[in-house]
Amino acid sequence: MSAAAVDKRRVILDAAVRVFARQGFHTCRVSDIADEAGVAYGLVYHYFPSKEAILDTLFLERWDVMLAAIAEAERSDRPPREQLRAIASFIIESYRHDPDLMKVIVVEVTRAANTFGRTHVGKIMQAHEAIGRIVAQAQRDGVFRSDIDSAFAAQAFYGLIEQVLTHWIFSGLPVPAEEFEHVKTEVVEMICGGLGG
Amino acid sequence: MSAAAVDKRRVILDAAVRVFARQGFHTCRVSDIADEAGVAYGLVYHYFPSKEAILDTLFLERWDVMLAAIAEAERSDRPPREQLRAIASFIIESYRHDPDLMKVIVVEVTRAANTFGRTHVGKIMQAHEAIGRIVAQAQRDGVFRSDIDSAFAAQAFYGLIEQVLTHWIFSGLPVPAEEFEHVKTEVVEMICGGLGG
Amino acid sequence: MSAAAVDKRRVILDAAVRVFARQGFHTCRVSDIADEAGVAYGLVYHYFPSKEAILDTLFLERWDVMLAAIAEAERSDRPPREQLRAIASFIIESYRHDPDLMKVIVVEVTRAANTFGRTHVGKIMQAHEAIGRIVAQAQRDGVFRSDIDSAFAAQAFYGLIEQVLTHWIFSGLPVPAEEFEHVKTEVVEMICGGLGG
Amino acid sequence: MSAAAVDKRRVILDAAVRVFARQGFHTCRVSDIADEAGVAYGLVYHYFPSKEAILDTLFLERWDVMLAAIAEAERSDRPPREQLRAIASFIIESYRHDPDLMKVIVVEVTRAANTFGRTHVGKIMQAHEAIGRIVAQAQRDGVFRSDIDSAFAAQAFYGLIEQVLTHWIFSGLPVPAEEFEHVKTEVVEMICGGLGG
DNA sequence: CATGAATGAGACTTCATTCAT
DNA sequence: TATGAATGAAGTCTCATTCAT
Repeated sequence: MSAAAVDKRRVILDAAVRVFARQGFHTCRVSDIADEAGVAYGLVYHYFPSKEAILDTLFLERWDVMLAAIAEAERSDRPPREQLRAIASFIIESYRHDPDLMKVIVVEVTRAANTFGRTHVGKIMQAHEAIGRIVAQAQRDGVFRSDIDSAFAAQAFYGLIEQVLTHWIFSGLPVPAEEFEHVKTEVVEMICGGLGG
Repeated sequence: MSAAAVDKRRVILDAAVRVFARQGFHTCRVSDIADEAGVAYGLVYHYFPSKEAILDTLFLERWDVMLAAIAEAERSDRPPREQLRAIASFIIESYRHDPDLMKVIVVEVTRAANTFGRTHVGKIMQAHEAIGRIVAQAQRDGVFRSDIDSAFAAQAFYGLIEQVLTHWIFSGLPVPAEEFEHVKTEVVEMICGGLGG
Repeated sequence: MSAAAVDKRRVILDAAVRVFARQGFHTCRVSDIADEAGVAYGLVYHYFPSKEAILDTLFLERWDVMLAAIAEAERSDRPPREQLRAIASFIIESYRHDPDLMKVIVVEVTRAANTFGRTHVGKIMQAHEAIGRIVAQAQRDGVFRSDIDSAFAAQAFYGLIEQVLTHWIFSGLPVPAEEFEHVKTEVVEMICGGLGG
Repeated sequence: MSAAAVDKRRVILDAAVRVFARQGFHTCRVSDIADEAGVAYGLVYHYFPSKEAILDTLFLERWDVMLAAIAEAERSDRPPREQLRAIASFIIESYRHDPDLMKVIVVEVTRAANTFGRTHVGKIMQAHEAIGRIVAQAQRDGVFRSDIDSAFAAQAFYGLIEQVLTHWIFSGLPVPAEEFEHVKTEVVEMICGGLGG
């Protein structure tokens, strides 16, 4: 109970992130998580009712933080371009800080339309909707063009970022530090400025 | 052996599409595919060495058609905006024609970084690269702005389309006919024109 | 498919009888049944959805035969004393013919008020009720005394037989052939004649 | 250590009665008992070496009281019919006073030929034997007929009472007060007088 | 080609018991 | 005494794959 005592629940969650990222949710075993965490098999079930609940917990913990970040960007009265940049920046920093966790969230949840994506579709949509509201407001303010549906624009924005993360995930390589900053700029430039032509 | 005889291999593949789309690759059983196809359990193994091979076949069949379509767009000497529209149109028409198949490809392969995505990463990248070459050529021709990396632009383009498909997939509803056409236009408009701001 | 082919489902059921009788339902493992039957583990689940379903099947198979025998006794127009003797005889012969099966039915089902007894209470009651009807009819006919509740008399009759079986089961020894016949007589004598006093 | 202090061991035993009665010995968990008792998980193991030991304790506590009651009936010089009635009365009153405890003893021990019944078969038989001695003595005194084996008569007597309890247990309903008295009479009437016919 | 019974490794989950505090 | 986290063996069930017919 001392402050120094390790929080085994946290240890298990962190181990699960590494294992899910490395092997994937469906391909790993609960014993892999226990081994990675350095705890006994049964302790995983002392803290979580099932393997699925571990992934749910990881997703919800992080996604709620992201929803808060998006909400904060939405509330701020900065120009819409900077609001979008703040969101892109938050997601990309999340990846920089813990690529395994973001890999798990993207690969095992937000893109898993048959399993966890379906479970958490409401939460996922909340993010899209908030982004869409930022776009819609900018359209009403005459800052963004109005002939593109705001929900569609939100899909473009979020889809681009997720594709970037997917690219990094597939590469399997550490991302150079400067690329993170560069991509933030390019995301906004792409969405707001377009390619021309 | 007669020409009129049903091609059981094809029947199995088509059944697998429906089953994978409905239940997901990891959650369905080989017997589900056999049942859906109306064939005996063991016959699946007469035509395919494993459950994975069925998905591989489905993916490669369709992806090669798509690579050909992209190559054709690349070869044509139409303006880059129209080349991109042709590609977007092809993918969206693919979904319109067989949403289950596209769902399987997107959900179970191109977004499955731990399993089939890894297996087919080379094929997947070929599409991105071809799109990137179209962008790069347009940049050399001065049609597209050059301060955005062509590979990044390709991610934006492909990521947007995949996000649109994902949205349709998650919705679980049939897409209104007019939306298909509308989206083709919006994709190109979004990528080329941007939102402004 | 030939007539000579062993019916593996039957083999598994028969093996389960021996294993349940020897080790008890809760204490045996499905693998024990498979081993006893000489089949692979998974085959048990090819024929039965669960371990419980095996016991259910064994019980229902036998109990339905017994209900038929009781119904036949009830339908006959022999004196009630002989009707009761026919029923006692049938149950005791069932034990003589396959003591393991009767042990399983008595120990794991009809006396298991928290598990299978509850599941099959309806079927079990059908037997008691049929016996009660025989007694009630005899009371209406003035053959049996009427100041004892017919349902209570049925409990006495069935409870006595089950107690005899339980005694044999607990003893763990083979029952001498002559004891079977003797007991049939004593059961009826006890129920109809009483001890006196 | 004060006299007013609750006896936690007793609290655990009483809780175990309720849990065993409700869920059955095999289907309940030790933590269920701890929860029902309102004590910590590990405390159960402070007082009892195992889950089985709890049931053993419950059974032996009560069964020894019953053996004493039977012995007292046996020692008394009342007519055998009244001796039997005293025993029936004791068992039925035991059920009236604590139906959960009697349910546990009957269902989990005296009828569990593969598990606890086997463990306690000696104790169980002592009861049957004592009843048999009462019958045998009555036969020697010429009060009971002698052509029925005394051990068999004991089985009939005890089997009838246990069947009545089983019936009440299966019904799951509270037993009307007058039924207790009525049954005591009917048991003796049935065993001594029989149905006639 | 076609069938579906047969195989058995493997995974999740449960839970009695131990033990550090 | 009292707590409840920690342990890990054991068991049920699943299902991809094989194979005899």
